[in-house]
Amino acid sequence: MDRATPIRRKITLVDIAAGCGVSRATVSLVLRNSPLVNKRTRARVEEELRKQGYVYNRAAANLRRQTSSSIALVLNDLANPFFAEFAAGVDEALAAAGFVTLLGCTSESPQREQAVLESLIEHGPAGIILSPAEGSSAAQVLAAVGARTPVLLFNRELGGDLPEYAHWDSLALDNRHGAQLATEHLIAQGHRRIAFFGGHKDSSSCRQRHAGYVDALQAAKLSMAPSWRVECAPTRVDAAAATASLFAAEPAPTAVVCYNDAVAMGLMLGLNRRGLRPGHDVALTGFDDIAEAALCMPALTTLTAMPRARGRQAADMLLQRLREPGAETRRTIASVQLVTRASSCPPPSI
Amino acid sequence: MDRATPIRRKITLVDIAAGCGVSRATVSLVLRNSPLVNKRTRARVEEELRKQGYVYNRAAANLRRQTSSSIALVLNDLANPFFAEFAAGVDEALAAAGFVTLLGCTSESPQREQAVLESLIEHGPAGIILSPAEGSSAAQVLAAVGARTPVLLFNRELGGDLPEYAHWDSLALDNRHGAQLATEHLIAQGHRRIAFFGGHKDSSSCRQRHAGYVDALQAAKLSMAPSWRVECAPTRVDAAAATASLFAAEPAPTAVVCYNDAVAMGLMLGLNRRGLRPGHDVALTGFDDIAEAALCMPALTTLTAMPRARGRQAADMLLQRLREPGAETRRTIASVQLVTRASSCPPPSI
DNA sequence: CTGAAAGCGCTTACAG
DNA sequence: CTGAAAGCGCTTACAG
Repeated sequence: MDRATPIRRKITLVDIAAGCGVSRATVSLVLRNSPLVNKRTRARVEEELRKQGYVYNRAAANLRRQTSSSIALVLNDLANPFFAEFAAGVDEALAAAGFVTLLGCTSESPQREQAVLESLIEHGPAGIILSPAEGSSAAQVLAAVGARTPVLLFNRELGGDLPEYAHWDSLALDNRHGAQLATEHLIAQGHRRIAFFGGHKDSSSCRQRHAGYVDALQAAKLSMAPSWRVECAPTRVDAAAATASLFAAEPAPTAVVCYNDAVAMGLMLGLNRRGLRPGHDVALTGFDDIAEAALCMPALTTLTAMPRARGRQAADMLLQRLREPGAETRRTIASVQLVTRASSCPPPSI
Repeated sequence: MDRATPIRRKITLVDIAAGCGVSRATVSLVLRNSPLVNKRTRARVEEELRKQGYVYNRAAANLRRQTSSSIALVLNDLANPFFAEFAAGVDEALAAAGFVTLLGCTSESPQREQAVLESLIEHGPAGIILSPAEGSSAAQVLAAVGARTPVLLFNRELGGDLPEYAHWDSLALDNRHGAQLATEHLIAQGHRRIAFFGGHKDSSSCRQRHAGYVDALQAAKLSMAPSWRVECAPTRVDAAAATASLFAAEPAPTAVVCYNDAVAMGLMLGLNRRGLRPGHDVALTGFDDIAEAALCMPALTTLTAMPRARGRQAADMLLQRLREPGAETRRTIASVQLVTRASSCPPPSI
């Protein structure tokens, strides 16, 4: 290319300094808004910066200052609306604090997680927000990121124990209390035969939600039938397919506490196929309050985790940790709230 | 803290070199897998790297080599499932190519977009994938990112013209042809009174989809009534509220081409409220094929844009541009495909 | 208030 | 095959 284009070589401090006859140091002071610089000198330098279209090289500054202006965010899957909202909240809070978000996705694979963490850590993030892949272990994550970079664990626990020196904060949902609220609500509607549907027993959040369900039933002295506990993957498709198991034995439940909203929507589909009207013949509740929950037919009673707010909260916790590296480990449990909608009707009066 | 913790000062090349009695240069050659290094020296160095828990400082390497290993991804809103999927595809392809994704969200605001771009560009990304905020202009974006960093525009056009020297590639959906396919499908089902519902005329994608709808009607020599073009924000809530306008004048449409899936689902809600059964009394189609499209009742006939594949494609286009900075500008239009489901029934035989 | 000099952690010709 | 030296773009004591 021989014709002039504005794609010149990169403008640096040296160019600006030369352009207005001061030293690099002075330009640097202007950039960092130091009060030491003479007002008129500052004005001259600022004019030159604009004129030459200078772009600050933050990586160079970070190298010299031994600082970092990025935070890594490692999630399983952005296609899950819950995590997409969470990521939006994280990015929002980080941007407000002057940090940039480095994204990494693991697709629920501990091996990918390992690789993603190893790659991200080389970019020197000030901290890491990690929602662990299922089956990922503390030892593995620690090997990938070392003990120098603060980690905030979101939503899940890591397998195995962390060594004492690595005090990683965590933010989780109050799964147990949430499921208890949903179950109590169904009981208050008059239901006595209540099932727990979906999820896998080896998932910690599923165990916690099931425990909350049991809490509520026991407090109300209600009993459970074995056929009222059906496991399935937390997806609509699997839940729809597993619906039959709920009605395999007598007596059938009149209400169902679902592991999450996706499962609840799959169950609605499964009920429709059996000629049962959800929110009419069978009451049900979800968990997460994804966007569809308010819009499906019938609208789904569920628990709001407010993922965007959780994202902001996670970012704030990590930023706080950066400010006080020595502070005690925090394990925050975010409360969830019941949203009552049409799907949790009173029992059919048969 | 007086007790020893593994949070020592950072290990650098100097530590490794000292640890095994070679120079920094040799360690660097080992790290970069140079064939110049003696096999036994390499083994010794690698052992030392492992022993000391060395972490490569890619920022320092990038500074020295004048390279970059990051790409910025700037979107309106990660809470939109279409963009969340797109982002997942971008990250997947970038990670495979050894790049890390810098995330930025603009919330549809040109001012935020400006600020986000200015912040991201300081981190020196090798390129930028930008889905412009509505109303953002070429001049504005160019001012923020300069002409040195390649930009790939996704999904929308920028207002105003780009100067010649900035040849930015673009990837967009074939909105016009997609809407034409949907309309032709409804015509083939026997519909003759077909409305176009939702979106705003100042959105380029809406104009394109409307044009495709008109193409199909004109080719079939069908006429349009003014009340069959209703504008509303591309959200469920607004679409539900705007439903009445479609039936304000006689004759009412028997089928509706919706701007997108969200609008189509809002219309379903609005129809239900009026006692009209969607996919029975009124046929309708969407656009995007979001996850709910297959699962709502009735399932929605729509156009798949395959956002994850589009994300991979966008990333690949940008990576290609990095390889050939001088290549001609590419304006790729990704085709979309019709997915036929229950919502696009034949007309009521009244 | 401004400038000369050293250094952040790496890479890369260039000698040897 | 290995090492000494310069330099990427910035910042920061330290003189003056």
